[in-house]
Amino acid sequence: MTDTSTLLEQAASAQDRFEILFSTLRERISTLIYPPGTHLSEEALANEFGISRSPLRKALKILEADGLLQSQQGVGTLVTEVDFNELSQVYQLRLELNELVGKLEPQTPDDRIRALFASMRERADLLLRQPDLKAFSRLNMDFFHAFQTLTGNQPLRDMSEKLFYQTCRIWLMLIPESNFSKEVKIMHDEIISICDCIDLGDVPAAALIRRAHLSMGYTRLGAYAQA
Amino acid sequence: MTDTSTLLEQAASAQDRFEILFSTLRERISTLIYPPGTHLSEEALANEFGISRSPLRKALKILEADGLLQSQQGVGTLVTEVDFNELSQVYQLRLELNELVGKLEPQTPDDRIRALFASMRERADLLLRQPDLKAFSRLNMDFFHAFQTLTGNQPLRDMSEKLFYQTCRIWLMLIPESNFSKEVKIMHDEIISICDCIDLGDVPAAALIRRAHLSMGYTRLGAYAQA
DNA sequence: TCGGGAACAGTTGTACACAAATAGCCTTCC
DNA sequence: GGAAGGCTATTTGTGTACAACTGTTCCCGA
Repeated sequence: MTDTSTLLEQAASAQDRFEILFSTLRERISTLIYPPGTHLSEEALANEFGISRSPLRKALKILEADGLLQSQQGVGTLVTEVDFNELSQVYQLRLELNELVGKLEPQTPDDRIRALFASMRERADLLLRQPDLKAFSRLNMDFFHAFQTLTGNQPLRDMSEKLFYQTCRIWLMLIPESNFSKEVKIMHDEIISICDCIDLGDVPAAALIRRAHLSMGYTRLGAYAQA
Repeated sequence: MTDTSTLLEQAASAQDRFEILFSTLRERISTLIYPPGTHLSEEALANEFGISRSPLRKALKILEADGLLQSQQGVGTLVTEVDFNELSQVYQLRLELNELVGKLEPQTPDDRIRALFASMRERADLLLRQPDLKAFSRLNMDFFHAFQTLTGNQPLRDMSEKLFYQTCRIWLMLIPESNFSKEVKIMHDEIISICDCIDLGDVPAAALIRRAHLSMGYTRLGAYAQA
């Protein structure tokens, strides 16, 4: 029995239960609790969550469609491998989509958005003082979601989210331990810069900065991948 | 027993069967064989295809994730409604993605691509001489897929395809019969123009023309929607 | 000793029975 | 007459047993 299984019991509708399953598994994959190549057993997972294979399989099928899993009859369900060269296409597209956040229905920051980014700034400061891999990964995800709220274009948000979860694992895999504190500083600077844009109410500027940092991040990733 | 059910029997692997189911249902939805609001019964479909509900439900779940269906326990599985105002966000994004086809890994047209577009040109000419709604719809889809081959960026192709199938139904619903032959001429001109670009080997130009026609099409759609 | 083949263990895919939930209808009571 | 509540038919969601498939291992024969 895990936390997730109790959540599942409380969930009201089937759709809620699906969301819990899906996001739980996706988080485990993207935080490398399930590293690439991991063999996931449907039966074992169903037992852990206290449900049958049927609802679980729905979540697994969507994760497969999103490129995070790969199932084959007789073999099993495997977490997909991440290869820098294959993911470069995803990165190229993410660069462009991030710029579109500032072009397609940019949202004028209201109090809720400002508060959201203020909390991001606090967490970035905290991470800088106490570097931690798990907190780094979590902030990376949460800041992504915060940034997504800056566009009102829902399809753009959906597409960006899928692409994000296809690429975010690679950071945790490729960053050398010796460079971790340097990467923390870089992420901190990016978040501070973008929060400043939000404070000014300039979303397109935030999008450009985000794109620039993504581009630089991609370049650094390439160097890490070669090493 | 339908054509699809015999195809399913011949299919070698489970994945092949899934693909057949998925594309069959998607085509029925996007060609308005199943108009928006249609009640799809899992049991009826399973009987028609000669399979059980289990494999069918996988295909339905993916179609739901793609925004073409909506399922609710106790109610049923409904084909989603299409609303011009809601789809305008999708169209805005499609405009940008089409331009990216010319920017991200544009493929130098080889013999296979040239032959593909040559056949498109022939079909456009044929359609102009014999206007037909079904042929119009089919050519619209096939030309979309042909255009997608012009970029080597696979994630871009996947995203564009999903967005395309979210919007292509609306044409068949909104074009007034009195304007059908005019729309046929416009599509013919677009295909000819883009084929000329391909003959010259200029993919970015083809992408710009495609984007321009998408934009004009969106404007005309808006007029049709108001009427 | 090496090679091939068959049996086996383990996995996902499929079929089917039942549970849960909803909408519409009907009854009943105010 | 109207409204509220329950009943029922129909639908999707879930659990479970079995089929199909794959990789491995072990045994037998050359």
